[in-house]
Amino acid sequence: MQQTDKKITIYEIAKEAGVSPATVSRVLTGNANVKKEKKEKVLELIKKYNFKPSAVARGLSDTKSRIIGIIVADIRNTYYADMYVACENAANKEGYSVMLMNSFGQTSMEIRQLGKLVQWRADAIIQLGGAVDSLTTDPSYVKEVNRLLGNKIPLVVTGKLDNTNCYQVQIDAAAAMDMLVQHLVSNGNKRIALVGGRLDVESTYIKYNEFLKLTKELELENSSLYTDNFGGYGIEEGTVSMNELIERFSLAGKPLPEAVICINDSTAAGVIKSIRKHGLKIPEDITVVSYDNTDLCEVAEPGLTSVAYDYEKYGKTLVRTAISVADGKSAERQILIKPSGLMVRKSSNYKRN
Amino acid sequence: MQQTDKKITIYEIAKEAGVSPATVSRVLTGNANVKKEKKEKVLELIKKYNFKPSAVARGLSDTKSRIIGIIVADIRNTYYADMYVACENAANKEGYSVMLMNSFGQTSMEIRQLGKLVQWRADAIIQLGGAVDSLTTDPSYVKEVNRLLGNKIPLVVTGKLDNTNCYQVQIDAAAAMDMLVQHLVSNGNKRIALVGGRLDVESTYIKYNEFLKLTKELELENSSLYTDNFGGYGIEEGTVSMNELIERFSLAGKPLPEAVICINDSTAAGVIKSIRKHGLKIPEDITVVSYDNTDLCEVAEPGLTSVAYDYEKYGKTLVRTAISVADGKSAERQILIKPSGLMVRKSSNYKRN
DNA sequence: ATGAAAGCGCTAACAG
DNA sequence: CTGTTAGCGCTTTCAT
Repeated sequence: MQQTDKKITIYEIAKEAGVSPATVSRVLTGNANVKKEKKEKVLELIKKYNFKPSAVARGLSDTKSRIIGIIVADIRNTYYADMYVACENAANKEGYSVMLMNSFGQTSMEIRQLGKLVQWRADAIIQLGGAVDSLTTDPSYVKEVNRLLGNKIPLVVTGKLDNTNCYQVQIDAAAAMDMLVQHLVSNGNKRIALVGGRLDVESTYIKYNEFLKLTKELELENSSLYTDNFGGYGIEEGTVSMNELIERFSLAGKPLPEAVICINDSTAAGVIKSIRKHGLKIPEDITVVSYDNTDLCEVAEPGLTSVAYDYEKYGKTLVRTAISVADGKSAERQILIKPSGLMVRKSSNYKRN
Repeated sequence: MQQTDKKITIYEIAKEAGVSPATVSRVLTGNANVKKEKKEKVLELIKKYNFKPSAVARGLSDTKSRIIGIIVADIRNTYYADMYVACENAANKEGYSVMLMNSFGQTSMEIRQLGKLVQWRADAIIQLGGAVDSLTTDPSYVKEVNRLLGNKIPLVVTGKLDNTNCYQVQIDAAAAMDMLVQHLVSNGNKRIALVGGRLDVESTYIKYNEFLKLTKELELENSSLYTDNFGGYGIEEGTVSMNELIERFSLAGKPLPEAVICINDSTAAGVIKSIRKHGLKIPEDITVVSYDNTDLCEVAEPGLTSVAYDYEKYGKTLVRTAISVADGKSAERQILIKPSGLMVRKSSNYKRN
């Protein structure tokens, strides 16, 4: 099995096919017609040599890298992993490659990753979480984004970034809250608490306001009593917040909430632990629901009711927006994605009186 | 704020600095000395224009892309996400960018992703899971790997791939099994079952054999009775396997196992569900342990004891191997990584008589 | 230490 | 329909 290590390029293919490099390029890109006969000859040689045209060279020559950069807060978080996969699939389908970079929620990292993506001449950048989640945009980040990206590279975010010309594709957090509250109320829950999250995160802030609005409209009991149980987005933080809530109400001799809306599934997992540790039953004593419908919902005991999103659609929208703008076409500045539904599991499967 | 949209390259920098493009390149790469004065001038202009040299052009010119391709079975699986993050960090530290691609366990996808990575002229490819997990290598995949990668692009895998010149960095599955069995035995468990996984997966096969060897050595009761509870690697499959095991033993009037070793955390989560549904207590009636120490361990109720790995070290080893080979240096063909320890949680925190 | 020039592999006018 | 030619932006000899 002789294996000539001669580097094979379109020139080699062209020479052996008896055509010009340009013709080989034409059959590669499909951007122009080539006589069937020659085309077949070229294709045959490409197969024979397992020739794969260099995306690097192509990127240099046509000044489009066909790379979409994705900056994510942390891919180990199932929520982001789901979104990333949806984006990767959508991008591949459009002929783009994706370059993923984690920022671990640090602005300095986000900036560095942005820089690397600029070096790769990404055609567009999608940012999932991190600085773009903030209610109040970090000015130092904005500065870097404008400096690095300018009007050259479009940025699509899942949150917001004031004073930049980014595009936004967001989940309709208010609608998601509506679904949850409606579900709980239809099950007879009147005392509902909101647990977890931070108010400096935009999506949390939106959920919070929607919660206040709804509970007031529906005249639920003392709803404002149940809305200062913030903390964070992790399991441990869910446990801590819920512990505090239970103790606070117990000390005050007030009735515990009948239902708890958790800011996400991780927090809910922690909340569930706390509730069980206090000897209370889910969903009978306290009903629990949350957001994101990640795989934690199936692991939790009991199974966790959670708002589900259509990640595939979300990813597709993100990518389509990115590509449109990169191609100089227009795109909507802000798109709101409605949750796809509520996955009802045992944690909320209980009708109160 | 005037923003000339003139594309800025090393030529622009060179012109304005009054030096040649080569000199700018030299300060960029640091591959040669440049008089301090000129160097500073160049650096100043780079900062002034936020100039980021094109990695694409660089990749073309020096024929090293500084890209490491990573093919992963499914990034939504926390286990892989942990490994990926470790690899990304290690690669970044070495000045490489990473290109992640999911294969979803389909060989056809793996081949396609391999092809894309070849087009990007990745300097090396790391494959996490998928076809390289198989005990019996898929010949059609081997053929493609050899065709596409040949001796040009080094491949580093977490499993094996016969008849290719890949490098292997694996977790020492046997050692991990030792830790688990030893822990269980020291807690007085004698009837131990192995649940989940498939024997055509190499790591599972290794665990299985080690399990048989150990239980025989330790003269545990009828150990072979407890070793045919395979199925898969998911939650649902864990539940099904455990349900079957319990029914089988109940029907036969035989005592249930005192401890269950699950093939991974997801399976364990399903096993736990099954055990609870049967009204049995964990760890008192049945002790449960598993592998990987992912975040599911904290979510599960009770907390799940699991073998932990040092992902950071794993990723570093994977990346170092990849880069070494890519640079034409030698590297060990096979490296075994020892688990870093056992995270003992409540699911196994019980001494039997 | 530094400039000139060639070349990396491909695409895209521009002719014909 | 197809060949020729000029880049794309950088690195790297090779001289000087």
